[in-house]
Amino acid sequence: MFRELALILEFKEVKWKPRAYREAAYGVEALSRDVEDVYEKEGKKGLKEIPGVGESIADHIIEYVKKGRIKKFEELRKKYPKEVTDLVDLEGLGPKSVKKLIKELDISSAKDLRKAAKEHKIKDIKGFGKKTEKNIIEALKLGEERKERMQLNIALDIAEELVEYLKKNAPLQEIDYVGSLRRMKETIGDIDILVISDKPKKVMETFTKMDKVKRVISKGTTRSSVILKEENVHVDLRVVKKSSYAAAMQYFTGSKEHSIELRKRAIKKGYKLSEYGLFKKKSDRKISCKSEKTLYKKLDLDYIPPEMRENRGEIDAAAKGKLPDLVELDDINGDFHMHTKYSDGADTIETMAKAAQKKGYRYIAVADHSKSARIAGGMDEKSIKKQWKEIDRIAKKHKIKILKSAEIDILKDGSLDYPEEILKKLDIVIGGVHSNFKMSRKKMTERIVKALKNKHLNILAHPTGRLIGKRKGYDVDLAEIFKVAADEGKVLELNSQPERLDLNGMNALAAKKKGVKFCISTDSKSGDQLNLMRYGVGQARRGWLEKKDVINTYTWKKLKKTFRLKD
DNA sequence: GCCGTTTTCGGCCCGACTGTTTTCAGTCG
Repeated sequence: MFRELALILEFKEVKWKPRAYREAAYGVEALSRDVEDVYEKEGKKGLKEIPGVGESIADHIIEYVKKGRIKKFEELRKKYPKEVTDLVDLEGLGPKSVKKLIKELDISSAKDLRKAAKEHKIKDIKGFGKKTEKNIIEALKLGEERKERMQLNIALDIAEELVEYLKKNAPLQEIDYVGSLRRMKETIGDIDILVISDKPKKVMETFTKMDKVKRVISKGTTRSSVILKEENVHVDLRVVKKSSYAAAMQYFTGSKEHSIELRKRAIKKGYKLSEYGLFKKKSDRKISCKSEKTLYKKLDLDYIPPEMRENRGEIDAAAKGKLPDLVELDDINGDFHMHTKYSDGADTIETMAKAAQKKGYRYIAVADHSKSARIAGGMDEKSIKKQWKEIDRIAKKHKIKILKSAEIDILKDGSLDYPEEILKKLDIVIGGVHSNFKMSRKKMTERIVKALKNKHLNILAHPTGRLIGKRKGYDVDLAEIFKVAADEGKVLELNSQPERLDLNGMNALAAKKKGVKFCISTDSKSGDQLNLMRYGVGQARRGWLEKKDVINTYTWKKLKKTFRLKD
């Protein structure tokens, strides 16, 4: 609501309010608890401790907690309906232009705007012109076909291909993808690429003339933007000189909020920070920074890994030398969640075991679906016993430890989908919700809590159940789930499937603060998919997780002890 | 509207590109 309020305020004369409301929105969003909870336990004083929240915004929050609405927001909304404020989402249009269009042509929706543009009424407004009119028509068209944010893996594939192409075809010294991709955000809005080159013009020429390009939005010597045919994805390319590399990497990696904090810190220390470098404020002399590491060091900060750069307290932690030592892909020693031909996987147990061994893993757990998951070909009791025999047989042939597991449905009443007799024979019991997603918050929470309290359950799979772009997570009290998981010593999964990434970084951080342990799993449906681990690790890093927080970094010896397993 | 080892008042990140302008406002990231 604050973010929408900020946008509406852009239309008014007040200059700094939009920013204030945005910062408050960010502050509230970054909380690991509900704002209602803050007010109930700590009152207005507690609210004002949220970054960006002061006297007046605290009052708005109180009003919201008590009445479920904010009067100021509703009044302004009447004056500027969503249909109008949404127009700023069009490429090239901002609040100032939209405001003018409302005033001059009485525009109140995208429909009105299209009509006005087609009737050539826009080009005669002062400050607008022929080209602007044409751009508005194109922006409207683009707006219709514009996609939601992309899945991380899709964006990464496109970015890696672009990087390879430019490496081969343009005169450059360095090239990296930056932005939210480098931060491994769950979804990607657009792709940012940074290039070091002495011949920026040629690089830009090559870039904007690629076959993949559908439309060139802008083209300069340091920055160009295009839209690709594939996915209608927006790609920004920046070219800087070698001496600006570190500052440019930092700046273009963002996040915006992180970079702004960093710039503020630079100012306090008598510097000025831009994408071109770190400068002494007085003399304007450039401070040489060869790497991002030195750049952070000049600001008296430890190096902050890209995944953490979201202005969620990492700058403070870096200043105090208290950054976590993040888990790395190389730390992973096994994978607890994979499917085989016994349910909805494409490969055999042996193929999976070999693929895992090739990755250097010490152990895996085979976790096919339980019997209720009929669509996924869940195993009945007979089938799982047959699988155990096969596991025993294959385990003898290979060095890697193969654990008997199953991804067991947490049924509507919170019970598990196998009888005691099966549960107690499994090495690792994974539980997950796969049906009846639309229960009330209270009932869903009770359902999962009951499963967590089941003595046989070890791991809760994909705790929120969301599928990016397809399904929101089920309505559940996550704070309660995290608390129970911590109390019961149960492990929460970070599912690496790009459409799941569940838990995501933010939730993982909230759970970590409660003392929960995690496992990063691929939920693989084939041997190839074991490679999805990088996405799960990315989320774990975004959630500040360390090696010690993640059980599938354990050695076999330690794992054996943790789960009381036999050799 | 928020915030403070430059400030309780006066600041609020900074630079590139475009289009419409004859020097700059608006938008974007």
